[in-house]
Amino acid sequence: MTDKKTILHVAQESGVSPATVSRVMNNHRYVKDSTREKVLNTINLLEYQRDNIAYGLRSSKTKVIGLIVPRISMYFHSAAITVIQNSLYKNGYQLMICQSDDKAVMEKELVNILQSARVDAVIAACSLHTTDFSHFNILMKRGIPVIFYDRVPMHNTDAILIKGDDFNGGYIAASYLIKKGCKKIAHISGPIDCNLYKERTTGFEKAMQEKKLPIKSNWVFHQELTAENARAALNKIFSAKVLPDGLLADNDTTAIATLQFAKENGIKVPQDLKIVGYSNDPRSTIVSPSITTIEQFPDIMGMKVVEVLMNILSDKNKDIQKVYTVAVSLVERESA
Amino acid sequence: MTDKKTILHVAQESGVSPATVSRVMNNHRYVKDSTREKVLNTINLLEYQRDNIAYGLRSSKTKVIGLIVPRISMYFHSAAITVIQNSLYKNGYQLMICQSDDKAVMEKELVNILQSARVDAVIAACSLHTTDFSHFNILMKRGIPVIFYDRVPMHNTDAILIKGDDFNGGYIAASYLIKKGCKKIAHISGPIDCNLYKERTTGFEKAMQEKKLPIKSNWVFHQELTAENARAALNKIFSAKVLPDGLLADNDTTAIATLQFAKENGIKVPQDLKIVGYSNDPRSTIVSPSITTIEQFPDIMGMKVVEVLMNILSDKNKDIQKVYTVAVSLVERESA
DNA sequence: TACTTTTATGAAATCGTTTTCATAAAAGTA
DNA sequence: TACTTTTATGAAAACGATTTCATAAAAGTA
Repeated sequence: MTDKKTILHVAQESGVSPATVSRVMNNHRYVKDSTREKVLNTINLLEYQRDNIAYGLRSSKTKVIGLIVPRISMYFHSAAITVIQNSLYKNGYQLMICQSDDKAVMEKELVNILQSARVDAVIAACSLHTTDFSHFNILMKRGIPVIFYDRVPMHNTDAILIKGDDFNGGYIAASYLIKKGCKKIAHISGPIDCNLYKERTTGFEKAMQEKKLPIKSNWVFHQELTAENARAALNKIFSAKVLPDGLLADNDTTAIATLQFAKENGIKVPQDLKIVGYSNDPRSTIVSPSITTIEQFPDIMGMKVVEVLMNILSDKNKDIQKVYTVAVSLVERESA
Repeated sequence: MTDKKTILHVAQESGVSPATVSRVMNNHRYVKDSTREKVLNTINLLEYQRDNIAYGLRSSKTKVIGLIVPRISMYFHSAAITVIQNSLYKNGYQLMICQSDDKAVMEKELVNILQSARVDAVIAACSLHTTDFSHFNILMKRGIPVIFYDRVPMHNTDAILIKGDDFNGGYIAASYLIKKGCKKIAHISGPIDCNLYKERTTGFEKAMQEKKLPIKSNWVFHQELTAENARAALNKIFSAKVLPDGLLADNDTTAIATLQFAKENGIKVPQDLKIVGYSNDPRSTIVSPSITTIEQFPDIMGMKVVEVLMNILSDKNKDIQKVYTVAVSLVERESA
């Protein structure tokens, strides 16, 4: 069992003090070139690696960022996480990924854990039913920056928000359906106390109103966007006399469930029913007909998150914009 | 900005020494009940939380486990990770998730990072083209346990291996195709230097030989299992005069790509061509026809990983089994 | 030359815990 | 009672880095 090399070993081996080794490690300017080289050599020789725990304790910078997401298996998040992770890595940071499983209680717990792990900052996409965000305030009171993305708090927060343009997403999705000739459009959306669905709904309504189309309240659903919930909603919608000719699904799981439902019930897509989904989940391309959906550019959002975060941590720009919006766009496929 | 509470504050507030507070935190047995209660009270009162960095430095246990996977977006891994994370959490551990992006170089780098972060152990599913595993030896030399799962080293390693029963997976998949009447079966597999594909191939061959069916070498492919590669292979296979009536795809991405190819080329599935995939990716249920595939039980594997790991870390059982195999099973659907 | 400023280094304090050692009180035991 | 053992606590030394302070050498400047 090889023993661990410390700064002391390096110091001894190169005949300098630990302080000097530390200076070399942090490329402090007051180190003679010859000394630096000598130390660097022994560092290589001994394969010395800084102990990040000791570093963290002393410098109170762990170079670790905490990330809280509902579930890493959601396409949007796994895509965003990958970009965030790579981009942080380039800046010398590690990521500690945590899943809230869409539970507010768990989310609260994770905040404590990350605090206790002394992360330098926290990036979070909120759980679906989080309406009280005070646990995040604890972090900010401790001086730990918090950046929300995608699912963000709707009210009174000092944190940075990086959001998709959900209003526009709802708007262009509905507009597209209308353009394609739909007059009776249903909308299966998520809980209205979540910013995403609130805004998509507003966008949807705007488009409908612009074209003077009626919004039937029993064609609008606000519920967790699972396949089961989608089926339940569709059963209600299609058991009535008058049927919709278009449907906006606020995620692709719902859109796919709708497709399945249509197939089972002999509803032709897109002839009888046009469907637009949301997220551009890879699954939306493999079903038949493939699903027209809204691309959210998780990679752009991820990049933005890190860009803003690095800005905050660099301590330079103290006057940082609070809210950023990432554009969305419609991906035309066969379902509409 | 609220200031951080330390063990010293708690000690002062409850009129004991820091040592005693530490004893309470670690429920050491030599603490008077009355003292314990007093301290516990102030801990609650001050909302004291142990600083895990300081804890880690002193105790050289960070309670953090490092995890290396090719990509968190792969269904099998995201499912396994979730189970591992939850299960570790119940045992008081955190997870540091890293993605190698299937690159050996990156994997090596991650090992260093995790070492420097002083993780208590490393769980790894290897990158596709890793054949040299010496970077993991460094960890083991330092006394950091390493557990491989799913993609594991094939030769000389002292690490614990937790594998799916890939031989049997290949065997039952091929046997099923044969049972369904296939006589000319193609096999699109992954790189043969990866244990998964090596074993699935052996299983496939065993089933074929048992039934005295010929294995055509130009119907067997060993390549990275992407949709593009699948198309290329299929083009070759189906440009010949004699066509296969069955195809074993070593992941569901390939199976789905095959389905698409069949649709485009007027090949009827399952009438003309029967397909069996591998992984039971959720995508395999939403395509039409849905895909018959091999379930790998990522949750069972994840549980096993943690169970074995906790065993190692508890230091009790030193005589630990080296290799564990998790059973697989065939999920019958429409494609075969 | 005789100052001041800059460069270069080491000793020692520090970060917030845990743990060893010492010691005293309490509890057993003969 | 007079020991030994167990229980309970605090002081101080770790853990492995960074950083402040002091100081000496080198370089500028008048």
